[in-house]
Amino acid sequence: MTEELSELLKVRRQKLDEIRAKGIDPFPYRFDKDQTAAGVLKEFAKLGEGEESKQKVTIAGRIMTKRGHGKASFAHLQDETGRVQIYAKQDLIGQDKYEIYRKLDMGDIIGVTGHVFRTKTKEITLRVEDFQILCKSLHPLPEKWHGLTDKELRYRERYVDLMVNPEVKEVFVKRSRIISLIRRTLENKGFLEVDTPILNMLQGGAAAKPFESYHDALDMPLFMRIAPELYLKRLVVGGFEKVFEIGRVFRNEGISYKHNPEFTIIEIYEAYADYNDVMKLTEELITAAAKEVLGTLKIEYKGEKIDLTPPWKRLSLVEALKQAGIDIGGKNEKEIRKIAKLKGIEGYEEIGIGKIINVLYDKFVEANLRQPTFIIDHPIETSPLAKKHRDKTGQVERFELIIAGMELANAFSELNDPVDQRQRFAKQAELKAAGDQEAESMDEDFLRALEYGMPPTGGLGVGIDRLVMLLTDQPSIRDVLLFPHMKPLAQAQPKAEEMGVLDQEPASKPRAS
RNA sequence: GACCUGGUAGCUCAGGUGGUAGAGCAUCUGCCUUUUAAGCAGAGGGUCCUGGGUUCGAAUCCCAGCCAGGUCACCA
Repeated sequence: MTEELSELLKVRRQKLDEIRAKGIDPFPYRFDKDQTAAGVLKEFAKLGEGEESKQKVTIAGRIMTKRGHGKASFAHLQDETGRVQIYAKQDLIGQDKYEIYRKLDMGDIIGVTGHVFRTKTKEITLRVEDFQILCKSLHPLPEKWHGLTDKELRYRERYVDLMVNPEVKEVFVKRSRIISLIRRTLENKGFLEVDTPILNMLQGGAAAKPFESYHDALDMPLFMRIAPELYLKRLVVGGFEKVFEIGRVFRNEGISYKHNPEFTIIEIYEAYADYNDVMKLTEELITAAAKEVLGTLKIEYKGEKIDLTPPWKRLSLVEALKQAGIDIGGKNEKEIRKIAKLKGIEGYEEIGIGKIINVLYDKFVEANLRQPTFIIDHPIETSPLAKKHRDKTGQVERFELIIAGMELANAFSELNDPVDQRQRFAKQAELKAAGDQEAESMDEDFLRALEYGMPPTGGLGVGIDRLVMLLTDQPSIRDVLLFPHMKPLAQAQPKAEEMGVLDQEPASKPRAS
């Protein structure tokens, strides 16, 4: 790479050498600043034109624009809080220093000290009386006017995206606040945050294909978790009555505007609660986040008005299908299969009736639900961890929360009958044997835990990324992930030698201490 | 996985009925001490995504592939 630099990169490296030749460290160790860009704008907002601050301030940041005028020049310095204009002239800092200043590039990080004044054009500006290079930038920034718009580049080089597109930073600040607020709300209600294993021996807690890994020393395969569910329920067995975990899960599936192979989930379990209680909790958590971050419950997503004012509609899956013109109420399996076939659902002959109902629902209901809706009471076949419905046979007490056609949450009255759970796992084992890669593993340890006894429990999982999409009006999950998954560019792929090291037998591998 | 669209200078883009590549910004040189897409004058910068094919000649046409975005499918 280093031998074939473009002209622009060469020029910057030459400047780096020149700076060093002058005895200046282009990468010094620390810097004391006493103000921020936003702070300067705020503190000196009252300065009149031509008026100057009594005190000096020191700020640091990245040079984002430059307008040279011979022996004086303007620039904008950007820090985490925003941008402020700076003005340097040779008279003030001396010829030697000004020569250095003049050669600074956009992208360089500097610290500046001086009084603040207001220019003819009324902009609050720091007059540079001294400055220091804090980091020489060797890579040119994108164009100042159009910026960085290429989506691929924005995702691959998120650091540049964050520098030049302030609204991107805003999304991630909001994301952090949403998560923080949910955490705080739960803690205030007496929930305990916990961490459970990410490397799992078994696949469980959701219908999804896992990523596989391998532990060399133990000589055993491991799965990256697809959900923390089964561990969290063990904790309820152990006596924690209100627990939650916010963490990453990994699902080996396709990528789309609402799917990334790794994503953040929050799972919450509350003993002595059922799914009706959990619906209320869901409303509470999401509306609290919306109020805090947006200040309103009437939001707009992709140009569509969505009203988050609770209570949200509760609609049974059967009823939702009926409203979509698919009436399966009181019908037997044969009749439902016939309806599915009429609706163009083909190739599911050998698949269970529950799955067929799910396909009908996915295809004809979910995408059309725009306002917040709890779809409740799902077929038992596709819900192996949910408790049988107290009234409806063949169904479980489960809900999915749909907003803007996206599933945001999934929850049940948790199955705590160990005998029933064993039967459900057995069914899953059959499916797995028949080639269903998403079926649950038979988890004997989890069954043993249930045999000790788990109180009646309501459980909830919320897709944090999708929630953030909704609350920040971002069209793709990639826009709420700092580093969304991308296929590697050819040059970014691991070198053959590196792969060779990884593939070696553990015995011959030098152990890091 | 299927289909559609795109990939040209560091960035944003134009061009292309086949004749060997352009703009703006950025960069470099000179001038310029209140500008803000600063200005003026000049200069440099390209595997036109990759590989094949057709052709006297391909950035352009054809085929295959890679990467991305979108739609659909799969999928919580």
